Amino acid sequence: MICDLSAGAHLFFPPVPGEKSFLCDLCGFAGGTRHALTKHRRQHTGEKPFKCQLCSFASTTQSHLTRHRRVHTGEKPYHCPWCHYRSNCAENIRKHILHTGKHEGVKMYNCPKCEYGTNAPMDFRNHLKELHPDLENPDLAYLHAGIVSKSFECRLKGQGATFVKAEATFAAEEGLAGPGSPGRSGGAGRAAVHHHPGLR
DNA sequence: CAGCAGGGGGCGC
DNA sequence: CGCCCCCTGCTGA
Ligand SMILES: [Zn+2]
Ligand SMILES: [Zn+2]
Ligand SMILES: [Zn+2]
Ligand SMILES: [Zn+2]
Repeated sequence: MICDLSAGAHLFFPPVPGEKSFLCDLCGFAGGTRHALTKHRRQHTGEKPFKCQLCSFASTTQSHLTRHRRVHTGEKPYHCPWCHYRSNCAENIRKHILHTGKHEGVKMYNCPKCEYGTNAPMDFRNHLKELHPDLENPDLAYLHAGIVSKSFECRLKGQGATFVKAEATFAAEEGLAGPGSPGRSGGAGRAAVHHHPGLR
């Protein structure tokens, strides 16, 4: 729908690095790499090679199948660092920390140039674009909150903070008490904890 | 809110 | 290319 590339010109990709030159001729999807386009093409072909043995679920990637299988096994390898909430997939932990108000003191997206902190990725991206136009890579900076928390250990990427199971004192409290660790705030990875994260 | 699935992207082999 | 991570939408209690 973008342009009429069906004439055959799309067969020859111009050597433009940095541009999303891999276009899907069916829906106009622009992928940055050929691998992304290959995975995207699977959606149009309906190719779902990974099937669940216990139900009729089928997925295009094994990662999603592995995630789905936990709903049958009941395995909950992910857990919230600040409460006893556990889940079978990391996305629930993400929602639990980011979108809910249960741990209001926790801000997963913290601006490296000011004291702004939020839990909404879009708000953080808008903050970088509007209030810090000098930053030229807000599209990349707003990504990667680093929520993935495995069963025993929960690491917050980009931050030195490491959360261990049944750990009473969090390393992130250092970010509150002693913010003298500017560190490499190259993104949104570091979490800031204000007030009491677990007590509300 | 919690649970679950869909889809894009990055990285290392 | 396989694997993992990240963000989002939908649904039901
Ligand atoms: Zn397409
Ligand atoms: Zn199943
Ligand atoms: Zn929690
Ligand atoms: Zn800022």
